[in-house]
Amino acid sequence: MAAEKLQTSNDLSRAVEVSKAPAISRAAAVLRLLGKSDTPLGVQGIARELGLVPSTCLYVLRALVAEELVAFDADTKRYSLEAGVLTLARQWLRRNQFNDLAQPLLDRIAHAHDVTMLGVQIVGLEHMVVVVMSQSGQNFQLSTQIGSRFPALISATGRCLAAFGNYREAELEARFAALRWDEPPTFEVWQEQVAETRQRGFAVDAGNYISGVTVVAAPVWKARGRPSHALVATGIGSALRRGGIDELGATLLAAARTLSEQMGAEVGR
Amino acid sequence: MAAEKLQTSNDLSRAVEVSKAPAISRAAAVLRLLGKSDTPLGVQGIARELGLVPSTCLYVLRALVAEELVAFDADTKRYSLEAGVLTLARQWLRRNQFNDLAQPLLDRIAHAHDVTMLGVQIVGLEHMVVVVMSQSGQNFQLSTQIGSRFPALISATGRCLAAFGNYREAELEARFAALRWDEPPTFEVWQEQVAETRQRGFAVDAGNYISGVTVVAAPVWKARGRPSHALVATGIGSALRRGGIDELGATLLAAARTLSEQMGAEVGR
DNA sequence: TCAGATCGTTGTAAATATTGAATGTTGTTC
DNA sequence: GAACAACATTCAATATTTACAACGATCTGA
Repeated sequence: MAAEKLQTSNDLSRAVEVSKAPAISRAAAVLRLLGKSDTPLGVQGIARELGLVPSTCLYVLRALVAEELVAFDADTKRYSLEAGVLTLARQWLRRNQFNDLAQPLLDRIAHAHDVTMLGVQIVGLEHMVVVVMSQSGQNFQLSTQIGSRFPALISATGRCLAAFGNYREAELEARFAALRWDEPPTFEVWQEQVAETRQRGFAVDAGNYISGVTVVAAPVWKARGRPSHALVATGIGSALRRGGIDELGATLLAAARTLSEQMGAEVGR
Repeated sequence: MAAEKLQTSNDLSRAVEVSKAPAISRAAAVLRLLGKSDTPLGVQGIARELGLVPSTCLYVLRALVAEELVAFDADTKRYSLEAGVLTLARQWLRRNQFNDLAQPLLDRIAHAHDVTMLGVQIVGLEHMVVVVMSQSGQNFQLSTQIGSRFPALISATGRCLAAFGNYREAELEARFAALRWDEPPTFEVWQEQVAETRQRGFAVDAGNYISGVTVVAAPVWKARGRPSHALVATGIGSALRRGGIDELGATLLAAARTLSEQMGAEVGR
């Protein structure tokens, strides 16, 4: 916890140092902190957590309140996220073709294979964000939701990115070292799996990321270069037999190729 | 269009002038502009639209890109919203008790009366934001979605806020004058309807806001004072007979009271 | 293909936002 | 109930960011 605080604090001060608009980095950090917190926070608490000067923190908060991105309870003097963030999210969703195209495909696969399907977007070469989801009725709910963020190289999706992202091995290894798994593979084993992914076109994570949960993923391209999205299937390991995984992977791969074509067509590939 | 630009520009410059963190106001304006736009925008276009200096605009955009709130297409040099806004929205949704409590009620009413149900949050005394929604299967989709923003005094919800918000008449009249309706009522007629709303506990908008669409709304309180939310039913006018509206209103009112109690309990009213 | 123009981007005075201490306020403990 | 402590908030000095003009890159139209 203390380590994470330090981490956050370091990231923020680095961002503030480099940027020519540090107030924005601070504002974003405040928004994320308020999002993470389970309860509304006071000025001092926020300032302490982020390593900010209280007065600066106050001005940041006031600006965010004025923009309706942060709610202020005048009685308790506490701050929390405001519904304005919903409006932005809706606007993003409104004209994101990946969502519209992926949703029916995910629904179909989720139903046919009784798995939870996710569509993720690879953002900033650091993270991926879940942007579409489809649950099969029977499955109990896995703990991901739209908007969830994951490190870019984790689980099956990570193997896809490693396989098709054209990263240098040194960079991959550095980022790999920072990942948290339930049952971490060694870097060598992971590299083999990445190579296999490159060959087969889809990736499998058999309980590494979360014990007992099998994850299958196939990459989607919006344009040439690095994959921009991925289709992900997650299911309880015991429910996915060995043969079923290959079939599921083939299905994912076909859907991912369809999507890549549909999205690439728009940019005139 | 030009008028709106001027409006936006004026709002922004006012916000920048007053605030001690103008970069944040600019950032929020950029995010909203990118959200409104149907296509990605360039630096100059954004700067021109918001009345910013291009170089400042560039720094703002770079900071937002670093925070993963804005996406940058290196080929076209265009900016658009990024999936990071989804993450914030999810965090807001995660611990918003109104959503969890309202969803089943809305589902039930939508199904029973064949209407589209909305839960809205009143934010900043200026706007309301749709935060929950439930569509009855048969209804064709009305053009509201989660995250949509409306002026606080519009339609049936507006009559609720006017009835129970304790505003001074002068302020109501000023804000009323700024509203856009399909078939605007006169201020006097509207005041009568507000008085009736105060008496009955729920409000009706019979085609004023959108021609042919009837809207019924009942206020929800999180604490004493102004209502914090509202339950809203919308349906094609012809499908809602006169008697049905009263019954629907009574149902809404009962649900709103239940919700108010459940939400008020938490704050120890 | 070339010219023109628009656009994105970089350096440098001046305006100003950030800082740290001081003030008033609220909640808590004895 | 009083003193304390933590808190939110304000204020003046200064390090920083903002704005303007110039640069190089890119696109458009002939």
